Amino acid sequence: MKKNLASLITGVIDMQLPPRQRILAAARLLFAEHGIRAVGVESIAEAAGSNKMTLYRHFESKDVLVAEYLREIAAAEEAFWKQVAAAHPGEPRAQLDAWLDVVVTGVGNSRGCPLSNAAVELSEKDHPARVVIEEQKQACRNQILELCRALGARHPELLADELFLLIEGARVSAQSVGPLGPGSRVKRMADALIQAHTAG
Amino acid sequence: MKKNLASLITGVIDMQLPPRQRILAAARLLFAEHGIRAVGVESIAEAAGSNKMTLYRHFESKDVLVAEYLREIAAAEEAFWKQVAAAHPGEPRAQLDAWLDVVVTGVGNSRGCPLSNAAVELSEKDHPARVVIEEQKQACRNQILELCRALGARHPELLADELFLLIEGARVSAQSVGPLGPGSRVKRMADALIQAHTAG
DNA sequence: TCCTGATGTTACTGATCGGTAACTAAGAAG
DNA sequence: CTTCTTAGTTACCGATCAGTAACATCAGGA
Repeated sequence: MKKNLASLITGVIDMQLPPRQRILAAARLLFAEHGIRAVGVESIAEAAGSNKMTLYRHFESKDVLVAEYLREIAAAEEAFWKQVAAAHPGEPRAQLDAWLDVVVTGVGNSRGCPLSNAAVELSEKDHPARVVIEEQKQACRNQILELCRALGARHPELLADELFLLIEGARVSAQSVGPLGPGSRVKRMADALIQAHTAG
Repeated sequence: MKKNLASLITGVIDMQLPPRQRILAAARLLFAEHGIRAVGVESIAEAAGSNKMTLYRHFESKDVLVAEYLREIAAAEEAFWKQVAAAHPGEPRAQLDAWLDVVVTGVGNSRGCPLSNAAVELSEKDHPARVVIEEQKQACRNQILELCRALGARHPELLADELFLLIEGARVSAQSVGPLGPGSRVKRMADALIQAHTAG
């Protein structure tokens, strides 16, 4: 069963890439779909068209592979914000909307935020992934806060936290009440929150 | 190491209780602290001052033990709402506040919502716990919605979803950004949301 | 051509997992 | 005292896990 899933995924991965990148790509797909603790290193190596030995030549343990996997996601997020800022310079509302659009789209078909999920799965307080998670979440909140300030919100910290928690809640609750639940109305709620903080 | 944790917890459990209840109590403590997948049935039995055989005489598998554990939590939630309704009859705002108080207090020292965490940890779509999780989350949202209606909110569904997602976000983000993050300002945010939906 | 380094392959370790069999201890009921 | 039920004990099963050793392959560079 796991072999089937792994080989199905293998087709999605570019075999011309060096093994380290293939392994990270496989980890991304498998961790996102099944969770971190549910996926063994062997499945990852196999899905990457590689093997356990090569995996351990590039990552000293599963834990640091997990941390690296999350670091890649955090980097992608950061890149996304930069791209959005470049696409809508000086337009904080448009930047926020672009972010909300992406998140709302993701809520429907994904299994929530990989960072938040990892924080739930990895209860060990000294896991190397925890620092990555905390940094990314802080960075995300700061990004939103900055946009809320640029927006001229009356209480930018409060609005930023409201938006941040709204999104965090939408992504986690998609897994418990389904993507058709409250998460599907996030955009309208966010609009209302921003409106309440900036109107008149 | 696990033995130490288990025996420390053993002291908290009333050994006069029948084994089934002791096992559920131990499961509650261990699952909440370390997560479901991180805790083996043997640790649970041991922490309950019992053993694996007795555990399997009362629960046909770990999965149904998990489901039962979550069902207990859902029942406690339901009981809480009833108690709150009895304490503040005809006062929806007071009932909401009582709920918010309890949740906010819990955000500080807990590892988030056990139901939501379970939904993250148990990626199998047919896990017996999933139906329990969905039902409880639906019930919670309906409860909030009912109170928002009684409150005379202009858009009760929207306000209910905002509050629901706010709480879900606060509980999950406490594990990634710490309890001092946005979660600590939930009460103020909720006040603002309710105000925006009921003022003038 | 030879050498070197990165890969792939196979097989293994030791630990832990969920789950079970067989037996014993204890208490309540008749 | 006997009987029946429940609980505890020990030992085990097969599977899977993270991680490693030893060896084969194959590229590219000198």
